[in-house]
Amino acid sequence: MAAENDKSRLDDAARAGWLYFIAGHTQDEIAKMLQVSRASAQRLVSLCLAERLITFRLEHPIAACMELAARLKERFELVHCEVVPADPAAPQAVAGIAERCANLLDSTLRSETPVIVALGTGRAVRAAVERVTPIDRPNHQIVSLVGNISADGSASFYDTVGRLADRTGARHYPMPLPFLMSSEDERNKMVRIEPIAKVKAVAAKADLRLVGIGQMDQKAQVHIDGFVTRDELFEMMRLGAIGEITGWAYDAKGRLLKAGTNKRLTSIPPEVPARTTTIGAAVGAAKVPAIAAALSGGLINGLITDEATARAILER
Amino acid sequence: MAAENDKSRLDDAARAGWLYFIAGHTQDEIAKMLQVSRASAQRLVSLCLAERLITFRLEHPIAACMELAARLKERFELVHCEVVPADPAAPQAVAGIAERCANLLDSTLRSETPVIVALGTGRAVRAAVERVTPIDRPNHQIVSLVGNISADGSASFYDTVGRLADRTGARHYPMPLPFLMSSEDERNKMVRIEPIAKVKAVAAKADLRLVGIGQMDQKAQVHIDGFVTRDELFEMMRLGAIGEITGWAYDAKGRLLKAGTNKRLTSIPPEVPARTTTIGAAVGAAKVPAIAAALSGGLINGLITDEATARAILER
DNA sequence: TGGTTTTCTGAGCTATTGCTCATCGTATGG
DNA sequence: CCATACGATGAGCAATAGCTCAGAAAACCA
Repeated sequence: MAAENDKSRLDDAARAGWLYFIAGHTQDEIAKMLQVSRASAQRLVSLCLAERLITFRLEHPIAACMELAARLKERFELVHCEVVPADPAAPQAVAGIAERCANLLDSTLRSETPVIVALGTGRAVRAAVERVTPIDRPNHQIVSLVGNISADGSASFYDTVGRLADRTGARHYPMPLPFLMSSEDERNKMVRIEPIAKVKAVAAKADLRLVGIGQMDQKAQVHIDGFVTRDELFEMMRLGAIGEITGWAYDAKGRLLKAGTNKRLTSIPPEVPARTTTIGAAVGAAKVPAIAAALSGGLINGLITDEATARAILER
Repeated sequence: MAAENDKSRLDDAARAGWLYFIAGHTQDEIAKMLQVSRASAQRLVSLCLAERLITFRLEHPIAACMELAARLKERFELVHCEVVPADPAAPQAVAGIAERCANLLDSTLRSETPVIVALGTGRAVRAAVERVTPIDRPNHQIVSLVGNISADGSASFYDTVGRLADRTGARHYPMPLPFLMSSEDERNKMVRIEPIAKVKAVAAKADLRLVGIGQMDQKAQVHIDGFVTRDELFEMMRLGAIGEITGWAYDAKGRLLKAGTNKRLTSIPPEVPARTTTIGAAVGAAKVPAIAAALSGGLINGLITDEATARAILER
């Protein structure tokens, strides 16, 4: 039986991982203990890592990062800020902040009293939900801030809300709408229909919003993912768009634009200034202006980023 | 200033640990990033570990088992200890530990050089031999530690030794004696006769002893199986018996009693303290005092049990 | 200041690990 | 029932990590 096999394989992987990382044995010793070849023991250890059966947690506050976080927190009056060590080899690496986001989600979801978590877009957010520790919390609610139907009508794009719900057993509210409607009128009509109004109502009560921050340039994720066309993107850039959060474009001062795609956008609009905990997650030099603007405009009141990005934001 | 140095050194250690474990770089890469030699990078990673700046968390039920096993092993100086996940649906289920016992037998018997395996009583031991993988090892020897003739003179009770011999083609030595003789004198006479002395001699050279552990209460297996009468059981309890291994009753400190049925018992007595690998297999809340006593008294130097039982033993 | 001790560093060796490739066994499907 | 393909396995090799040792730098003491 496949499931049985998988289970015992994961069991062995966990054993191997424990013996390797916690007990400190060599893979050769582990191989003998578990009666497998050394190669298999190595595979089990890798599997343990790949399946995230084991997680690493850095207990030590790295002074430099702590200081950057403190400065960001003070300067932009944030309720939450984390700065992870930069990885010079891969400045765009989302792994570090995803880990911290997952941690944040973990600790939020661990609560026994029901909580509502709202999720936006972004690679970091996606990577974060993958790393959330499974936990049974059927009374929590997970709600999407953005429509989950792409331009071509498929609902295929990465289902963050669903994934997180899988891991927690929480009720979830994806938003069954296209990212953009064809006109402002139509948008206004759609957001009033019952199921959408329901999602909106839940989102309004969210205890935590975790959102990615996108820059508005030729490499804008909203364009790469096919949610906005090249022309729409250029139009928004002409209108002064420098960044977007859940699709809502804003200018260099963090003011939401009242034109272009924003008028046809179905995403739930950000509170301005953010009152509920709204945490932006983003790294990379290209995103610095977008992040800084979002912070200035109060679109977010929390930030998870890396050392290099944090430094760049503060140096502007 | 030393503190400053230490601090920045720990900082670097944390950074190195982060880059190594979380970002997944090699120490060589880290060395270049931090502008130190590879050797120093290695030292920083070690330091990070040594100072517990980074911790590993294994998100798997097995983790708890591994830890319990390690604690039992240390606390009672065991040569072997395995803890299987408890089955909440069937706390008495012997299946899990039987599987592990079978595994242990498998790996012992796989050896090409002749080995001697001695078997005691117990449901787990019986279930284990049923699960041993058949293998042809005619030069091994399987020997029984207990008489295989019950009170009524039949040799019907479960023939562990024979079953295991069937599966391995090994020579086997059942012990053709009643469990209890009618008097101490008679016992002393019987154990000196040739066939029995032979069994005893083989057992003395056993490489592995696998024994069940029985509690001495109203539900004692030795009584249920009809080897000791209610009166005999009560007498032993009065004398302080809390558990038995191959019929040998011992008190709460794991000391063999020198009275009652122990004087008429034909079973081969345990070494105290155990020198050859002597593994106890038992689960269940009722057996906790018996197991703990056997461990304390050194009647066994190995244990296979389940999570709940392991926890209970350690919490005493 | 000069000697002494201690700590740190890097070179180089050995053990350990990760990976590739060929093989084997087994499940799947015609 | 056989053919095919898929995944698992072990051997062997290249990369990586851990360790020891000798020398250098720093700290300490008289």
